Amino acid sequence: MLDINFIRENETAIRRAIDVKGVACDFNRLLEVDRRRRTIQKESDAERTKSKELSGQIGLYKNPKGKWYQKALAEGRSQDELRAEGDKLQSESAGVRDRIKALEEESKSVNDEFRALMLTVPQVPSEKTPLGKDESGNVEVRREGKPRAFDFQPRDHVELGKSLGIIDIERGVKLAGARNYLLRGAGASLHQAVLRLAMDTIVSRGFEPVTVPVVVRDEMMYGTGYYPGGEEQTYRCERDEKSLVGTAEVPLTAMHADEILDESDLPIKLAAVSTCFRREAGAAGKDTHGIYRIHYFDKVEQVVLCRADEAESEKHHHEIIANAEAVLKALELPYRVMIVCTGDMGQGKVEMYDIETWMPSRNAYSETHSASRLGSFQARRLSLRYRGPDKKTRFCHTLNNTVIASPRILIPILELNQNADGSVTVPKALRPYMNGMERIEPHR
RNA sequence: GGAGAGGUGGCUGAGUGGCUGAAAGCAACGGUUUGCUAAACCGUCGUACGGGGUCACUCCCGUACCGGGGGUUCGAAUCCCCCCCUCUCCGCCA
Repeated sequence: MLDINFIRENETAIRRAIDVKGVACDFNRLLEVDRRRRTIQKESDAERTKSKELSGQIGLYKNPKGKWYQKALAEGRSQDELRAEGDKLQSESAGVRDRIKALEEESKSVNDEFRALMLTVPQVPSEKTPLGKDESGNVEVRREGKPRAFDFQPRDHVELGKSLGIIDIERGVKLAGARNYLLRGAGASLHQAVLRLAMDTIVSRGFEPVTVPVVVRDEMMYGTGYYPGGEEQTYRCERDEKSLVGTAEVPLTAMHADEILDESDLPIKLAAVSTCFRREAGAAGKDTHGIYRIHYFDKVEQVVLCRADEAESEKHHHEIIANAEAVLKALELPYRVMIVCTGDMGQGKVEMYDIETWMPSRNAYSETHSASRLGSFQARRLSLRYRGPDKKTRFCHTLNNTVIASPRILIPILELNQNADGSVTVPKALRPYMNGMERIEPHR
């Protein structure tokens, strides 16, 4: 959500953002509703003032214990007289009350519509952001490492997972339907090792480790910008009005919602590992092979809450990308960094980078990380503020990035470290987390 | 899940229909005093929206908000209903 004052003053920029992001937002209607909303408030404030004045008067006439009433008696006015005066004012007041009621009713519907429209206004993308309609408009920023050239016919992670007995898709499907899986033995250990490496790395870089609930109130989904719009992608517990999170970004970003932090507390840097749940509705037939696109996975996520300052926000953005890269480098995986274009970046984002890791079976760099800075977009929805030395409250800026998401990252790890004999060499950085295991051997 | 108690400003806590946007204390901030620190004293000290003023900040006015939403009333922190949350006891349970 943006500041309505900012919106009013930057009409052109907003209209452009709606256009380049391809967002559905009835901007003209918003401006119209905003005007109406302010008119109503003015009118209703005036009526309320009147009503308050009258009520105050009536109170004097109707409160025999009051000082004014006592004084009036002492001045020789009779109780009947005072009661009659009070009754007269009271009937006058009833008319005012009716007008207020009518205004309130309209105000309610106008404000509901206003809020709903406000949720659809997109954040203005940064100047660096390339224009583009979809994924194909993303631009490569840099590349690290080289895809491996095999001197034998490499297998893909599904084959490897099966022959090594570490990925069991059939039973995952039996248990939970399509896009489910189990990791077993060294596969489960490898998964845990990756998460622990990521967690250790991020904590060593000054992030506070946190555990988070993965079922959250719907309002946190709205607050972080996943609702409205993302309902189809989310497993939702209808009767509790709660949702399973698709990322720990939601609880981490929302944990300070409705708070006014002290500027000296910022930046707040948080990291959590959580299971992530995604319905993948609308992705039918897409990435169906293996464990690339699945209904549940684990992810270490990093979140930064910082001061409302573009330069500082940008600095943290680079930092969280560097954090993710540090893990990929430790894992010796080839990857490239992409800046995501306007059409692919999402409504709330100012700037977004994806990291894509080389996956031999896909013969492509494929998304493994996503780093966003959202300005005050989420903070406004969440009412996440801080107070500076000047005593003014401001909305924080929020940022987030993947540190590692597994098992997707196991795809390149397994495929790139495979050997001609069908075994997989465990990356050095993971061995300490796997009781020193150096190789995963096929078992028969 | 059952029974009871309760949710008031950064915190503690008063307030059971009008004079309460809210006592008092603490904390915080500004100042006076002081060689310094402490203490003492004076002052400031919630948020949001709308309006006014200003180059801009400070500022001024109005309205709303005492967990959230409805209701009763001329008038609600105070009465009624629903929901959420916390605590205690019981039950169940990793």
